[in-house]
Amino acid sequence: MNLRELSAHLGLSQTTVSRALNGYGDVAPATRRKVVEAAERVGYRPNSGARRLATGRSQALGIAFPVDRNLLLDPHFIEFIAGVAAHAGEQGYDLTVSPTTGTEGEVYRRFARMRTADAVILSGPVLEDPRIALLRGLQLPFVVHGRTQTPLPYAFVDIDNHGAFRQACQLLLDLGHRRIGLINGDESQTFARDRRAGWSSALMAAGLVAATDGLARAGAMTEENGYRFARDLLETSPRPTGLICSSVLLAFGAYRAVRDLGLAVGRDVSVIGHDDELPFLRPHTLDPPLTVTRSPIRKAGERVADFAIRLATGTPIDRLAEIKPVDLVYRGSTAAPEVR
Amino acid sequence: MNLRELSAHLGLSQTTVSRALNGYGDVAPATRRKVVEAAERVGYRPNSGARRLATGRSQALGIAFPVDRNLLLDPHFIEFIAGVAAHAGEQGYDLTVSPTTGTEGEVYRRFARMRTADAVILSGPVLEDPRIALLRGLQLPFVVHGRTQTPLPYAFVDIDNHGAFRQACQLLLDLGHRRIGLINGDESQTFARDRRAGWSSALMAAGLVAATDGLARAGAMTEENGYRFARDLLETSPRPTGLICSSVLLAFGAYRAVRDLGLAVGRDVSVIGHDDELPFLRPHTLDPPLTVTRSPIRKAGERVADFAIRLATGTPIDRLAEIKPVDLVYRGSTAAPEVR
DNA sequence: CTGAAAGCGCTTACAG
DNA sequence: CTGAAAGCGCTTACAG
Repeated sequence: MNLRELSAHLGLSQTTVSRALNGYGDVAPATRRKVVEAAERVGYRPNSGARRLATGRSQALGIAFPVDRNLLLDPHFIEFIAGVAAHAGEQGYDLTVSPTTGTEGEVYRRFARMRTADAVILSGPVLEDPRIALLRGLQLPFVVHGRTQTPLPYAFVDIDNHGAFRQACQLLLDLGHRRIGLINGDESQTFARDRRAGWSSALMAAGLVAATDGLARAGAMTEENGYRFARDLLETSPRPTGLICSSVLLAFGAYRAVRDLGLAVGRDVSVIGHDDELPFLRPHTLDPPLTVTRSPIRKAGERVADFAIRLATGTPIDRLAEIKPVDLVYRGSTAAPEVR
Repeated sequence: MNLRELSAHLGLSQTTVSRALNGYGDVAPATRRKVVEAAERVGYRPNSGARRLATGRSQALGIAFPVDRNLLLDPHFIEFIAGVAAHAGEQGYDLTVSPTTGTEGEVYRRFARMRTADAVILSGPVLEDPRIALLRGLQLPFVVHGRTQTPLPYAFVDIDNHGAFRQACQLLLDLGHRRIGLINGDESQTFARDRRAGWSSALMAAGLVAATDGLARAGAMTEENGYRFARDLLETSPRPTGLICSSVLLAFGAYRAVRDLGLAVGRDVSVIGHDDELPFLRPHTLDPPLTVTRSPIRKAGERVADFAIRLATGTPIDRLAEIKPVDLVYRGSTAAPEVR
């Protein structure tokens, strides 16, 4: 059933039916009711291609999906996408994921030229991110999940990575720890840089200027790396008594390393992780339960979708910037260090 | 730049340019070359909405993305999607993910009515899956990742779950194990049923008819459940000496349970897991390295996309059925049981 | 081998 | 408050 048939069926013009369905003002209430009800009954859906052609808008959000780099192909990314999809769906938007191998430029160009997305979502920003300039050049509205150092204005949703890791480090300092290692994500990405800066700023403020030397490791946030990095750090001398990890997966590996060295988490080594609230890896199920900085990445996805839709419908960029605070949840993996 | 402008620029009709670009036969080679080259140079992309409207096809594959149920929102799903997206991209198809809360019927109806996907991908099939009949009714081509018991014909890509788990169980039997537990995924899903059937058929064939009683656990494939189920099984008496897990994540939890009970994987308890080749959780990095049945879920995604595109372009359903064999990779987590 | 023209199903000025 | 009509940018019989 298309618009012409529906209109004929109702004895109205396509114009009126279209306006009634799209919520325009200039329609008699009774007419509107009749139209909406009939559309509902026969299950009418506008042909997306036709609407797209007529309006120039696709009612879809776009996201580049890196299929070769492992960078984003991790559980954090899907949880983020789930949030995007959930909010987009509520607003009647689809999500078009375009696979990319290598450069994302091609994908964005396609989105722009084919008008296949009204706004795109940019994930995993690095410090100097060329995608910002590219997207601006293409006139394609976009929202960044995270931030970059690029001076150009752009819409973004981020969490307070710096504050969170400063606070986590401060907690360990307050407990009496003095050697505190950092097990970070890939530091070409901004979030990881911010976290490192937060960690080191707490140490500096405590007068432990040299305490950052050699006590940080960074790489993909896998269990394997968590193990490797933790093991590496714990074998330095004097041994760190605290470890701060950029993900629960890394913390997971760190736990394993601590155990393998015959030590105990909580007693010998305090561990804090950053919890994105991935549904299949819950920090409170670890033994001992993991102290975390916490911010649901899924909520971030929802917010990014919200921003993207607003951007596509005319909200100015400068109103679309948000830095969410991060909770610190204290559990059994942190304690005062043993006096030696 | 649109088709009209490009044609004018070339001094040709839209008809000829369109045909040249779409690879039709009736175009002089020289003309085609000129057209293709010009399109390339100016970066011409057909407007997707217009093409969609004119052809009735969207050049997109659809997939329902469950945003509330955790069922599919796990790392296996993203790895699968990555495969789908990769292959679709190569073929010039987009992937439209439509978020669903609750029933997927609504999403499929939308795909069908809006013509927003040429074929859809059905994930996580259960034994009696109403989605099969629904999609057939909507005349929307679809490919199932896995199988159902529904007697209706449908295109699918599956792995030999039954054979894999029979073989895994047989390996443990051959090593001398007699009490072999199963830690399975959610048994409302077909893959989990098939795996259980494979496991029990090996036991039955070995004359151990009663050996399946009480030795199976099933649920979401999380580390947490792996721990819980393994712990539960290992506390039965006599203690099982072998455990077969439906995912590396479950095996991960099982390792933790074994350790917590003061036992050692390999020596006291042999463990086998099913490896979907998730990039962030590699079975050979466990200690001891995990023996696995292995089949990359990403490849399955690529194959499903391949089938979906073929289906959308006219290949008959009955040619689109595939059951991939599964490798068994022997590592240190399996050994003969200690004589007691 | 090439082109003029109809048509896909919407939206939206414009007229009444 | 409603409708006739143009137009969005393609594809594709059809004619030549």
